[in-house]
Amino acid sequence: PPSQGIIDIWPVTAHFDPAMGKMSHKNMTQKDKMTPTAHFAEKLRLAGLRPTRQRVAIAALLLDGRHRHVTADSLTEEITTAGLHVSGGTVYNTLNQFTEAGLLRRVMVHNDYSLFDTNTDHHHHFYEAENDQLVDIPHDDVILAQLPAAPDGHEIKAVDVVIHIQSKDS
Amino acid sequence: PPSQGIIDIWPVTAHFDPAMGKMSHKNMTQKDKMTPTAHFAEKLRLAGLRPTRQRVAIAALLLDGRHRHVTADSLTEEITTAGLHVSGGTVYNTLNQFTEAGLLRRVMVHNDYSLFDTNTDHHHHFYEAENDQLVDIPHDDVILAQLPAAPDGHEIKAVDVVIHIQSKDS
DNA sequence: TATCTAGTTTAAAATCATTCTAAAGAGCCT
DNA sequence: AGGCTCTTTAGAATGATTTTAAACTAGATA
Repeated sequence: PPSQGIIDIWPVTAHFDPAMGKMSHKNMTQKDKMTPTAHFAEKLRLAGLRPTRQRVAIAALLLDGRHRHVTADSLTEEITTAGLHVSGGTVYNTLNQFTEAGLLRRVMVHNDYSLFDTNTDHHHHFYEAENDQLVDIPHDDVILAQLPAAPDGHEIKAVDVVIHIQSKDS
Repeated sequence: PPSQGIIDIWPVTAHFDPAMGKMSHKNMTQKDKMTPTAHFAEKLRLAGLRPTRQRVAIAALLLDGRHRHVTADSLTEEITTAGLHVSGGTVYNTLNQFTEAGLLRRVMVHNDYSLFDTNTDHHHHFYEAENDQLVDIPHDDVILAQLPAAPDGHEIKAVDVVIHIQSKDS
């Protein structure tokens, strides 16, 4: 019998180890033992991306439902930690392709390097420049009562709100 | 006697030629003939910046009250057009110092290069990625009905709203 | 299953905005 | 004018990202 719901709503809470191509957790139900590779491959196909080994591995790391912010660097680190290797160029390409495909969201807060958000739902951000810290703002906490009409011949594609904050004693 | 109000509310409407250090327009009133250098030098001093030749020249170009968006590159071009020369490093330094001093505002819409807004009033932007086009949104056209509280120990420093747009037929 | 081809990955070089450096220059106070 | 510190300068350095050309692979086809 499956253990106490540590792995309940796959793939959100289960942990997929891209190095071995299947779930790394013990005490898995039969269903959990199915390699999630197929799941991410399908996700990529739906997004119009050929599911290559490296794209699937990166998808497994980034698109498992956990919301966080990554950089090309931090992602490379994750990949290494997972016992894999993906060339720098491919990390950048993949990040861009995922973003283009709507699987990631690029967050604009500074010009030093690109930040990507694994949460593509509509939401906004707090940004603390001092520590280069980015924090999600829940969907409903910013209410735009009135938006301007887009200039002639244009339509609104997205509305980004960044609230810059600083520690009170600085 | 002064002519018909072409130059009325200096320095907003008059054009200062930083190359000659005074107004380039003819038909000036006596007051207009005063070199505006002193005006910008004072502005810089108030902002805590030593009014050097290059800072005054750049201030004369950027802080004359006309609202626009510039890049290090476009500013360098303007400087050249004005018959002046300021080293690349200084252009970057000045842009950063002016921003730090609140004389300019940095606008974050992409990671390719920095954009600066000569309008430091509270306002937001439309951004059309396709043509890298930035358009101001009048102050009142975006109303934030509700803002989230800043995280503990923090306070809100600024709220940036960028509305990404695209042409309807693309 | 073997073959083909377009799309991918790779390591390394190239790009490019921005920053840094060390030396020369310029505000500005006395 | 003298002096001290802050600036400017040209050029080198940095660092994220893109490009390159060659090696590889997913997926369709035979």
